[in-house]
Amino acid sequence: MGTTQLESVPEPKYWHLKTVLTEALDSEFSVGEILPNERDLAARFGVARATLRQALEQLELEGRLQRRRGVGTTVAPPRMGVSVGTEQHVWPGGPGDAWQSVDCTEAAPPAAVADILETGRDEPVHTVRRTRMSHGQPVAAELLYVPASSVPDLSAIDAPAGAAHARALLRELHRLELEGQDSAVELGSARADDAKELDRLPGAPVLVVTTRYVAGARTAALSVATYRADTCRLTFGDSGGVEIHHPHRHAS
Amino acid sequence: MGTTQLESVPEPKYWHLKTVLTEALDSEFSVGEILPNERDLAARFGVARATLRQALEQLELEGRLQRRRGVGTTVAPPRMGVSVGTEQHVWPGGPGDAWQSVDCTEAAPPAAVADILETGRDEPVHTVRRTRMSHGQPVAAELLYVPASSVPDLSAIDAPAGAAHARALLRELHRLELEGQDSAVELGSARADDAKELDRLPGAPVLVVTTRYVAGARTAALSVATYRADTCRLTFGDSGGVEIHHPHRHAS
DNA sequence: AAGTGGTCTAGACCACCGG
DNA sequence: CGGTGGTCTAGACCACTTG
Repeated sequence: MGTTQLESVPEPKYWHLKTVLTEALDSEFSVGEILPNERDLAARFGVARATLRQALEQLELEGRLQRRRGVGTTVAPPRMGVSVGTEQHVWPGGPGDAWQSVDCTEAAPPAAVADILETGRDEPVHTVRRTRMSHGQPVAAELLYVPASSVPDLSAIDAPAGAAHARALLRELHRLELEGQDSAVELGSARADDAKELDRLPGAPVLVVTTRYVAGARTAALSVATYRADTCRLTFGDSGGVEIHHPHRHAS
Repeated sequence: MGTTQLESVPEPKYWHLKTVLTEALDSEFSVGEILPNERDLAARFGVARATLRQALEQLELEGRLQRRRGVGTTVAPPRMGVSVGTEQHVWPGGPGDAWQSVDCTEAAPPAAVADILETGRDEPVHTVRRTRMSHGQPVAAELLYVPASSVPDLSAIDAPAGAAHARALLRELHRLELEGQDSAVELGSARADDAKELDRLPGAPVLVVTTRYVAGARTAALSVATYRADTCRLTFGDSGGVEIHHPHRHAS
């Protein structure tokens, strides 16, 4: 027989469900609209709630849905592009950057960070906590590690912590000549403290951007920034990135 | 008040489980070692298998574990850094790039791609499929869209498809002067065809890198590359990225 | 054939948010 | 308070790999 053995592999239910929902989102829903609750949806599709949730989880991972406990599931707007790498290298806290210093402490960093900074594993370094907002939402939380040797003239006599001290530290840092920087992006899950800043649950998927600032042939500072993976598209390069968007209707 | 009311919130079991397993991975397991199967582990920790799986899923997302159906769960090696953006812009297929052309077709691209290329939505464009290997493993699958107007002198008389045609197409592309490029990174889930190339299940988490190549003040080509999020750390900038690694023992 | 991870079910209770 | 999503259970069967 001319039997083309097409479906020897049955498609998982949650995968098919995801396809159906994606098409529905593109054609029948507007951004911000609230979906039926999970129990109703599961019943409507004739599957268990856990199976439906598997589909919803993937759609949330892809930035198509937003779910909030006690509220409901809504259609997410297209991801916003956030610039994380420009052609010209600049120090953090330079003019026009999108970050806001929260506070500053001095403590021993994680071992992996200490190794990169070439400080001793128990040697305390300045640790600046910053937050990045975009379109009124928090999009990233950052820990910026600056070894004391990078800011030798910093006067630690006044408050050695707090937002004001953080700004003073960054001013000191700018006195060095920045010779280069490089970044890496990888997938991670939000630690409890970052999750709180990002208004997400712990474990939420994040894009971790690690940036090394080079001055005097040394790593003068190291930034570890965690971006919300559901709402952000990280852009590198000249012109603010590529606009990829799904077809979607506009809220009335 | 600054009262952080954390004591009233019980930690979810899977979250605690993840913490315990992470510490065990750091101290008691070597890269490549096989963990006990899920049923045994669940019994050992006194939880349901679904709960244990929730913890394992997060650890796999973070690149700490690798799970393969029919085989088992193994301790993953540290993520490999793959370079996706250098200071000097270069055309795809240039000297020393890590990609391997698979084949080439001519078809109408997705609507979002057509919009960026400023071609008609039903206008066919050259579509090159490429694969990227690193350390003997497939790390990325790419679709490179090249409108016919970018390669006007391409002779289509011989086979209009296949790897040989793909190489001819890239040679033509290199005749244009590349004026700039920019990229964006976002989280996605692998489509069925990409998953197959990447040796993963459909829906696996991937980092989608969209790169626009600009020549003659137009988008002369558009690349959409999906990288395995579990095994890859994408590096941008001068020097191949930052080496962040977990403490871990070496296989004997 | 045996053992693995992947999918699915039908429940239950909990934490959170809004009115 | 009622309704939402988040967590958890104790099973079952399936798809896949290996010996």
